[in-house]
Amino acid sequence: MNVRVRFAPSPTGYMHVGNVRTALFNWLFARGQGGVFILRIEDTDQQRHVEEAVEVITDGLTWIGMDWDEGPDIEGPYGPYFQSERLDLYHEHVDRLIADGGAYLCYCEAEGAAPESECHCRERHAAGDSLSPGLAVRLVNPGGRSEFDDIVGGHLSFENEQFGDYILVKSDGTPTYNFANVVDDNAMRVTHVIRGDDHVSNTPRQLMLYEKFGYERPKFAHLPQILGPDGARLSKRHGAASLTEYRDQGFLPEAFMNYLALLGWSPQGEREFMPPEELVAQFHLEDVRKSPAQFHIEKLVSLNSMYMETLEPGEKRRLASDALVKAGILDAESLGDPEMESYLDDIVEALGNRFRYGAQIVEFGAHFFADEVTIPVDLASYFAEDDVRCALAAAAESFENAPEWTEDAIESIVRGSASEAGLKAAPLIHGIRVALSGMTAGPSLFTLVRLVGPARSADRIRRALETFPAAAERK
RNA sequence: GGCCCCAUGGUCAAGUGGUGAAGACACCAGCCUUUCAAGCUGGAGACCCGGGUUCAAUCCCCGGUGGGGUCACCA
Repeated sequence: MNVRVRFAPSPTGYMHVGNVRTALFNWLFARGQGGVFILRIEDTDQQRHVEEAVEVITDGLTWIGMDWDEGPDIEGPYGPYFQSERLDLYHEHVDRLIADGGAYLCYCEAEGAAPESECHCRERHAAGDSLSPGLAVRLVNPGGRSEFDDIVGGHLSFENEQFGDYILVKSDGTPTYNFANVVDDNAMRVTHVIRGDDHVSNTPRQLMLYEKFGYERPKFAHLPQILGPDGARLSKRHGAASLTEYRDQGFLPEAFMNYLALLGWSPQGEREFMPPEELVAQFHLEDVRKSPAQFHIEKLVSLNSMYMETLEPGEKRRLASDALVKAGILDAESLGDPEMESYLDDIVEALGNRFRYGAQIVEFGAHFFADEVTIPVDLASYFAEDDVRCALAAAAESFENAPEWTEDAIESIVRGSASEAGLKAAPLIHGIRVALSGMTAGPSLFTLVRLVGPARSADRIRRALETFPAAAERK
């Protein structure tokens, strides 16, 4: 039997990381099995589907590298792929159920019955009833138990009665999730339902429907939740629960996919750096853990830096410039400039593996694009000693008058200035670094000076000297 | 509260009725270096608790505790 799975988000205009992971496991499974991956938009509730919200989903999937075989933009044999366009199918199904006595009309809402009061509409069921405008439809709960073997969760069993005669079709004529889901999964020949484990208790509800329709039930795999760093279910309140935030931060899609795959699933071997093809090859639903996992960005960052090392210089530059533009540090127009491009290449090269994801260029490299830097006051001590100040001033002057501007030349200026002042090179080097970048860490000092340039370097050194007067001059 | 699920270092996560209980990220220390990062070397750190079953339980069973999910005319 050919594997067919679906990712069925509702168009909220927001790609939750947990949903992305659900999509990923569906995709990995489908690709690994040579199956079909369907994208279905569950927009029964929103009166009309907002095109933009669908784009958020398709853009997100595409960015991370997932493709689908059937979906809103790719017609397949079982479309349409918007639930809002499948109303006839649902109505046809519900009428069949009503006719069979498997469902009945509910007049509560229409007659303004108190919401808390029990529904007795089941007793009003009459032969010949059919779906009618303004009336909701409820399932006749068959009682008994619903059981199934979840690929991840193992054997699960529920008392049907606890779900009552739940609503199948709302009084506005739209189907509820549990109903539409069963109809569509069956109609679309879905073989495996892979979804978040917040749906486990929906499964018995749906199973009752499969029974009533006499449909073959798909296999189920319920994925454990993704938790935030505090152990609570990952949500917007954690700040970074949306896919777009990671894209905006300049993370690489392969790294993000890799990290997400490792959340709740682990490969057989010890290798964790796994590009998409390898994930597809190794992924097995059976290896998915039952327990929820916390999303910690550190490991994502670490994986991302591994992927960064596989990038071409130009790609890294692109990542850097995107982040700089986003941060308002660079004008988009200046990007085409070949001089700027090579400057960016130089900076990225200098930063090396310190540059672990796009947005870090702003953190570590903003000073390369600034007119002046602000030095944190707690670094004032770098400018406290008289001999250092003296060497700093000398170096500044030599920078301006340097006949050539190579790292070797810079190095000899720096070392020369230090020894003339009777200093070791280190304190001078540290002072210059702080003056130029406002930081104590970074690339080789000589590279730093070279990139900042003679005039700016001299200027920043003098400014630092002014900002932080010598210890003796302070009262 | 009812129902369902989960429980190995800070996090991810292997694993077994008898183990020195993997590995990764993070962390600490040393080396290296002009700083940081990287690299190398070393280090600290875990089987939720209580009962059983067993010659032996992290692993099996029961209970508890803790966490999560779900109880809509939302999905």
